[in-house]
Amino acid sequence: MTTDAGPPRPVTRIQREKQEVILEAALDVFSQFGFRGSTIDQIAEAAGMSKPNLLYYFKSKEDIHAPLLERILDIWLDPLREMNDDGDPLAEIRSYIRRKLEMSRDFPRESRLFANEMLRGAPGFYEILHTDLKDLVDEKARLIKGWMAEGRLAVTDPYHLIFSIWATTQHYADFDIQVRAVLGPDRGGEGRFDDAARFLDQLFLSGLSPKKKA
Amino acid sequence: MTTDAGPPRPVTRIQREKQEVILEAALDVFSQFGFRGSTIDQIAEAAGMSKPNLLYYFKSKEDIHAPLLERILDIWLDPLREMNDDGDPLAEIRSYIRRKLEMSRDFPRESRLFANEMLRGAPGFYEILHTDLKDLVDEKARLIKGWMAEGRLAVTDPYHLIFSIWATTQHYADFDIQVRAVLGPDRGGEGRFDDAARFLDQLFLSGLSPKKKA
DNA sequence: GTCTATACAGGGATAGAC
DNA sequence: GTCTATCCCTGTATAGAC
Repeated sequence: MTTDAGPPRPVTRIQREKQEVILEAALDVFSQFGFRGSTIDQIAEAAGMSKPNLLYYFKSKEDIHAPLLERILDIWLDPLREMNDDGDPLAEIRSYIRRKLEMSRDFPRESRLFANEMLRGAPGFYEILHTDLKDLVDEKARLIKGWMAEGRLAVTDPYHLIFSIWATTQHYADFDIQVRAVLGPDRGGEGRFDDAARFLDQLFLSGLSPKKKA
Repeated sequence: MTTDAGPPRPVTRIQREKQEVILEAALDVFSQFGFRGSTIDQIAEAAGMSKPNLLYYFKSKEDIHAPLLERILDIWLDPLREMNDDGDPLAEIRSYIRRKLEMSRDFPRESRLFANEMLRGAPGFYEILHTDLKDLVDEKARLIKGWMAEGRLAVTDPYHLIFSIWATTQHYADFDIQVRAVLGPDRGGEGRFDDAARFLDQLFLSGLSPKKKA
């Protein structure tokens, strides 16, 4: 335990736990109202502590928001990273869709926080999108293009394919309120994710099955 | 011209024009930061007038926001209303996708304002979603189901089909910054909408073409 | 570590001069 | 109609007692 002469970062276990409580509460608030629309009071109340107490652990609003964003992009891209050349292309795509849909089901607040950032133009975040994200998507687009060249996948635009997978899966988190309003109480329950999974399987797999050359 | 003894609403032409300037500026701001994250100062500056002057035309922030939202839902659902039994089912679906994609291209701020409302749970808007929107979607879902029953369309879930069309088309407005960051300057220009149109045609039309019964 | 108190800027809205 | 000035509440952040 070397706590002496270290950087000003707190490191004790209890501090980490408090920080987690705050980040958890902040995720609730930021994901609904975005950075500017959220207040420290809201977060403090959601975290069950006073505002000055919260500011003892994070010295500014920005300092709470930034680590959430960082963490999220990482979690978010994990399913895409896992797509590789191991198995059948259609199975890989299907598996990717499944994982993304599960993330919308299990981490809707993360999805909405990310969406909020995109809506305001991702200030101070664009560089990461333009480098890390772009590199990853470029890599996977090449992989998909390879599959298409080999005749194992219908030929189409791999970038827009990836966009459409993002869009359709994240829709169930970001527009959850609309989805449930339209489906109603009967079909809008937890089963909506199973219905979505079935639909997306059909849409993408029949759309991507390689065409027989007559 | 009966302007006497009317309700307190201003009605002169110049007033309407000023109101339009304000609404236009407010759309810019609200679509980026959402209702709570936007300030009247921002809107006033974007509209090129002072804050008190703006508040002479709209007596509160909410009074600027509400008509924007109303107007948008109407515009937004117009393409869906136009889908009918006149032509070929696949052509109708294709036409709907086109129109929605054009709206993302031509009215991205409207799309983002709507998305911002969804993200915060659509307070005071849920009723409309649950009634007007649901009714319209129910109606169109029945239409689509009819086509499927007649064997003119592959059998699938019409609700999730509509969701997926919304999601994929609106993505190009709501996540525009991400789309352009990933595509880069070469493919991220205006041509991205044409590429998207081609891709979505292929995805949905091959996914929805009726299966021959062997 | 947590609290009360508070400084100070930002933001919604109004008063009243012009 | 438009402005300056202002009110008052909210919100970020800090000081300092406990």
